[in-house]
Amino acid sequence: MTELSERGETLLKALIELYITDGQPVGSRTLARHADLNLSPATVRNVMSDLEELDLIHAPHTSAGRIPTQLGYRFFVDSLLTVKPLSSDAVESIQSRLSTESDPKMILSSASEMLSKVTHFAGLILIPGQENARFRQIEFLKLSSKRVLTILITDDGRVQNRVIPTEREYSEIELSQAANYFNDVYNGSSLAKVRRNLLGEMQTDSDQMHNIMKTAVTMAGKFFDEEEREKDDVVLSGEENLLNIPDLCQIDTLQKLFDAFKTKQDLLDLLDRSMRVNGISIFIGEESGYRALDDVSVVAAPYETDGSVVGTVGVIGPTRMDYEEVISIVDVTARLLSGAL
Amino acid sequence: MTELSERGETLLKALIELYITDGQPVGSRTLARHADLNLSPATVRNVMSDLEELDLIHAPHTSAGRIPTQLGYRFFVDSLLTVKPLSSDAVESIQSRLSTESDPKMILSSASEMLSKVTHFAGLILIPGQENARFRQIEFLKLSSKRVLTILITDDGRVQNRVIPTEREYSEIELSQAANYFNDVYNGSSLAKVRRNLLGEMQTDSDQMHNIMKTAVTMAGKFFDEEEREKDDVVLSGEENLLNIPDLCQIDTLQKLFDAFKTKQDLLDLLDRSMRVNGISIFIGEESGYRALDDVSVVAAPYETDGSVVGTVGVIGPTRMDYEEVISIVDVTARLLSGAL
DNA sequence: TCTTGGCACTCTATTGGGTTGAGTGCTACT
DNA sequence: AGTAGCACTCAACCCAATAGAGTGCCAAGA
Repeated sequence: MTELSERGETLLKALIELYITDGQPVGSRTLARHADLNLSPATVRNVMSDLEELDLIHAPHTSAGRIPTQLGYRFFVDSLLTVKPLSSDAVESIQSRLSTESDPKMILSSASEMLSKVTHFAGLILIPGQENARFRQIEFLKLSSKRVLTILITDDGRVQNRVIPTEREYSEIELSQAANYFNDVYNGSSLAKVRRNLLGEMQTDSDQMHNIMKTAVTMAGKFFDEEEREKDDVVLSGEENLLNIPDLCQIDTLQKLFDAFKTKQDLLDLLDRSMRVNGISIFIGEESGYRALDDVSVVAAPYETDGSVVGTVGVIGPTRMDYEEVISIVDVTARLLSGAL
Repeated sequence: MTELSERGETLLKALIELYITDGQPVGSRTLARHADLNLSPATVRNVMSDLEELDLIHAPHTSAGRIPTQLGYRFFVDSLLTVKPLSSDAVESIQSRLSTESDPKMILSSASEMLSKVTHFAGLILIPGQENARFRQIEFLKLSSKRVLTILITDDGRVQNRVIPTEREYSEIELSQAANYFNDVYNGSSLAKVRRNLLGEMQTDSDQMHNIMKTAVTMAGKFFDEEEREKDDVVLSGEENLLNIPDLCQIDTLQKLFDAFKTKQDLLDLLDRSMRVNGISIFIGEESGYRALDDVSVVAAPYETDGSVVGTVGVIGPTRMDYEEVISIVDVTARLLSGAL
């Protein structure tokens, strides 16, 4: 028996649904009563035995019911799920919660927050990296003798600033000329291009450049140097919801999780991976590969602006979550978000 | 017996110290053995009875030892504490951890992080409000027809930006002229003054002003309008440390706490209060007045730049914390921080 | 061959009684 | 005042018994 009968699938589906709602191991009697197959508990037991053989369910101990394994959940979301579209009420509710903001960055973080409120789990969103954005303006401001405040403004209205320590002292005039030069040259270019050119110019013999240009390249080079996807690109909301999920009551599990929430690196990697995939990604328990996420599941969907994928929204909750519902919610959110941007 | 004998104080002190280190209710025998008073357990019992009468300690149940009450802790920190100065090693360690950064904002958040690492509790810091800062530059950038990105730069190197929806469309030229006007007028003024003047100008008959000025006042007015102490002014670190403190293992306690960590409003109020007080503030349990903080204590000390208090650093941990140590650490941190800025 | 009822078995969770140990409060003695 | 002694209380632990849920297997029936 390496294949799964249709009846097996039906029962597995029923079992998982029961377990998801109750959180209790499901026994043969309960399952028999609940599935519409008109089977006796004994028969159900036989089928359950098969399912256990296939590692789709397992019993925590001899005289308990069965609970889904990770593989079971995986099979469930892959093949058994009945994707029920959200009620239009729910969709509208999400829609309205999303459209309270007009500032794009606010829309994004409110999406994450909305997800956490609606699902009662944690919401998360990977906000668009800046590579797609276009250069608008850069400013170099002298703070003290060897510290320069650099401000980069992109046409999507985002502002990044960083204090850069310099080797020598620059005068205010030098800095403002350099900024002007830079603004003239790169106005409207994509940041990806700016970065590329900058890299090239930093390697060419600097004697060839006049001073202003040299200053501009040096300063901007330092600024772009550290630019990578980072902490701030992931917005998390409603982490505290996870505290009163009975499945996650173990302190050390939570500790691992919140540690990961602090650094966000793992989340970032995961969302980044799911951005490259078409459609919804679901990581169940250890599937994600990050220890901190061993006991939770992540449902994520990419969203777009102007027809190209720029980020991901998702939900992070217990492995025992109502996948059907969460998937719908995340899916709709991603769509509405794409529309709103 | 409404007064406390010297012996009572000694025993209370010993009891609290024992309880702080062990976390176990302290019985008469243990206390007798541990205090250097050469008293029999029976005598100690009598004294403990007095202490209980005064509501300084109480027994969780008949046949258990005693634990300090909130009042007991309060008396302890007010009168009994032997403030042991930190070892110079510890001071240097803190010093070195603080001086890895040069950017002021980074110094502040690293201070909070350092506190959480050193104490194994949560660190928090109220960063300087901007009222003290001096105006350096403002920029109005047109994002779309009725949305203007406003950027304010202060001379402490902080950059604030906000997208402002406008009633009518402004041209780029209008906006840049307005910014220039504003920059000329207020260059070097304190933000408090800027705000004051702005308020005045917004009330004078706007017919008296020429257009550029009107635009400037309108835009900046909207920007400064929303300016208040807010979420971002409190930086929290190491919240996750609180997860494995046995005293705080109750999920709903943690839930309340993390809820407060999200909004930060209560923390902000508390730190703001402690900023107005001279020296170190200690809020034990319910003393703070915020439900979320009922089960924790907060130790906070104000820090200064240029001789005037601008913010507060602190630690938030279980009521049963080593106050002597935490107080020293917070105190030193505040001092070193003042020095580093 | 598939399904089913029956039955013995296993394991958890709960209950209640008994015991232990820590600690108290009181009293009488020094 | 300080102390020793003693009776008392209470949580914590252990143990055995029990109830309940559920399983696995077998043999009979469709």
